[in-house]
Amino acid sequence: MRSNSGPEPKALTRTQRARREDIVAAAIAVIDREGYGAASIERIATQAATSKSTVLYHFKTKEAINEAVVGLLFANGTAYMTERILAEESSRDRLRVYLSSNLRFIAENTAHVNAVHRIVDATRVAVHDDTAVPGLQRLLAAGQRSGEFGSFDTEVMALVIRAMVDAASFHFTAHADLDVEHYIDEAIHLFLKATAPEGSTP
Amino acid sequence: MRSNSGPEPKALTRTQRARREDIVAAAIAVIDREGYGAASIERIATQAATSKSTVLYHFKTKEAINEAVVGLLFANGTAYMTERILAEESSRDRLRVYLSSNLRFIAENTAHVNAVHRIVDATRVAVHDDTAVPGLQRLLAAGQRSGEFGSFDTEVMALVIRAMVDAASFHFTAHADLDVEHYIDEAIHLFLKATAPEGSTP
Amino acid sequence: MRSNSGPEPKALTRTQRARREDIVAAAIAVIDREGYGAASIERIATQAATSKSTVLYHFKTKEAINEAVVGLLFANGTAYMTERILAEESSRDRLRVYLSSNLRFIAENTAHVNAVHRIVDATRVAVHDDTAVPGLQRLLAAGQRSGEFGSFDTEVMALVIRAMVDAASFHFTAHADLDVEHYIDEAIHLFLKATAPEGSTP
Amino acid sequence: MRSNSGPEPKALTRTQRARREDIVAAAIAVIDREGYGAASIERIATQAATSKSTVLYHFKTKEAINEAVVGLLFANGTAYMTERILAEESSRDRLRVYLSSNLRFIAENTAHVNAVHRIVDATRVAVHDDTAVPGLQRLLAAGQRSGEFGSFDTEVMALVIRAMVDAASFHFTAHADLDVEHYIDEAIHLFLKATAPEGSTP
DNA sequence: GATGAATGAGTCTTCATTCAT
DNA sequence: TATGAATGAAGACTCATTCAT
Repeated sequence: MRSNSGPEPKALTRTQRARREDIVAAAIAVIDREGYGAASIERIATQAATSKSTVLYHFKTKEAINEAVVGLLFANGTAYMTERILAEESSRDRLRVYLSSNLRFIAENTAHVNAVHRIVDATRVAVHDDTAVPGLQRLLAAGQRSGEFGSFDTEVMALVIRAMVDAASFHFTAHADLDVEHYIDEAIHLFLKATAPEGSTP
Repeated sequence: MRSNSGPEPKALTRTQRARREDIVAAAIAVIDREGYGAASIERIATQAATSKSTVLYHFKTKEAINEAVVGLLFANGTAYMTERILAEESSRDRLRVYLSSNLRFIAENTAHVNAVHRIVDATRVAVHDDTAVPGLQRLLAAGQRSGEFGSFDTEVMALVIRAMVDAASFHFTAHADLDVEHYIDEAIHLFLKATAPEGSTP
Repeated sequence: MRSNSGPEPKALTRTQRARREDIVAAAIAVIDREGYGAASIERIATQAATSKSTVLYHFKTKEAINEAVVGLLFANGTAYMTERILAEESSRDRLRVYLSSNLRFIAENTAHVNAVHRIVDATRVAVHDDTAVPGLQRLLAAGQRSGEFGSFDTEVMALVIRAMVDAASFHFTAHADLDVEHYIDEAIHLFLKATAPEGSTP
Repeated sequence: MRSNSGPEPKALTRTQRARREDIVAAAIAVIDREGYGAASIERIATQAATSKSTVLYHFKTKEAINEAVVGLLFANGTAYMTERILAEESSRDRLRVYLSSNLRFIAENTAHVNAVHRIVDATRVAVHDDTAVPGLQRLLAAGQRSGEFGSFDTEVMALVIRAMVDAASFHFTAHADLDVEHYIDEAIHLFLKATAPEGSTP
């Protein structure tokens, strides 16, 4: 899953880990609030209440900071969602949980998700998680085979679902009035209806 | 619709218009292929086969270039779609044409659309067309009143549709194998099904 | 008096002269109001309601504009003052008129005088009229020989008088409340007293 | 007296103070010898035997350099003169010391004074010490009340004295033959005579 | 005569990164 | 472990000047 397979970094001390977390948090805050362009190392350092040099002591490179921010979200998100989804039996329930856990995780991590969007847009980070669409496609295909889903192009359906999920952090940020649980319910309803077998009355 | 109401810019000469078009085209190409971060004025100038100074002679500011790129897409897109949509009578047909004309326009202007995405993400351009979602919401609400659509939250539905449309240029770019017409058909099918009245068999 | 002794420029047509005057006036206005730093050729052209190219057609070089501004003030000032001063017989009267005509001319041409100050400060224009101090010194020395003036170092006295005169345009600009005629009277009184022979009661 | 009341700048380290002094000295030298127009950061850096980047590390902005140059002169000058003047009892002696300490300070700091003149002329630095003329006016008025001075407009007299003082650095620079102590003596003589009560024989 | 177009040189400034302490 | 100092590279923008029409 990791793209760069260099030498394993030495285990970090507790202090180091804490410092790195501070810095990553600072980076997320700055990028989310002021945009990627404003997120110079200097700016991140101020936010983390340290100096530029200290930041660069903990992360050799700016790219390393970005990777840490992106990697952390990926790790957190996977941990949050995988077990929830695998716990379900039917494809409909898996899709339901796929949507709810994804969206709930995003709602709880708007700043982080936004920051990652900004990083990915601004840099050529290879980490663009190419597994998301195929994985979702497999879920949908399984449901079609079992007759739980109707007929549709799984790739297009997966792309549309991902588009919605990827846009969610912006929706939650920009439309402050939006009730998250309501949004989730409606989204689930929408896609269950769209994937339902022909002639069914969901 | 225009935000800045400064002094009217003098009418442009033919040469000026031509040059400006060259530069805008060059900017689109660079931003699309190498990202916004790489699109320095120098780089754009090279792409347009001129010098940095010349670019700055035609656009006083980098922001002006961005605005030109964004504004052109907006103008082209509006011209392309508005009449097609207004030509339809029923809400279902309007939604159908909304989707097809939007997606077809995007497919025919992938690079330009990508470039605008990158600019909007990277800069704080206020122009993010805030009329798109409300307009679409009105279309959906009209369909609900006429009984052509079922019951759903028009805001969420509109947001999901916009998310798909906004992501389309990336889909068309990244998934080269994707057949555009097929994608459009599937998308139309998906959203007509999702908006269909309860108990109907579309 | 001219430093560069190149080939005599061809006689100018009436239109040319008028255009050049417009441009010089524009330059004076801009430099006086916005400072020398802001007085780019472009800015001067806007002020003169023409284009940069046209300005450069009439004056080959920016330096030429500066020289015209400086030269014009010098010419006007000399014309204004010389005859007035020479009309006087006694040294006291000559000093009196030297002061009054100088200051009055400055009061009537504040913008132009300020502009020239700015140009001289900002550029290395050699034209800094080195004849002013020696000329004044001769006037003072003549008065000393005739017994009209007391004993003092004519160079220092001349320098102080010139300092006052050179500062006058700023005084008239900055201290808007200042009554010019009053200022002139006081200045004359001051320097007549300072130059008076010992034991006299002026 | 300070105009900007931003956040207190952190105390400077020894190295920082030393470097800043180097840079200020370099700026003074360049501006004095080559004019403000020539004093680019690059040029100042060369003079200070460092790189442009290093200069900008110590002063974030060109304006900050200017302010440092101006502020330093102001600080030095005030320290030099205030106590000397306040030590005197009579108004005549105060005026005498005002002139001598001012002019001597200028003579000892010609380059710095010239540099500040150039900066103030070229930029819109608000710091042009508006207290100088009113302060001098109060000194003169006190002398009039005590009968030590004759009758004259204190504002005009103050303006003329300031004009002379402000011009002094140019005089000392341009007229290299000028003996400073002699100049000071003559200036004191001039203004004591000009301010003397009527009918007195100073 | 007048002017639009083009351009090279130079300016300030930002930033990631290296080095020594 | 932390950080102050230094720096090269790059970026946006300004300006005087040249050239062709």
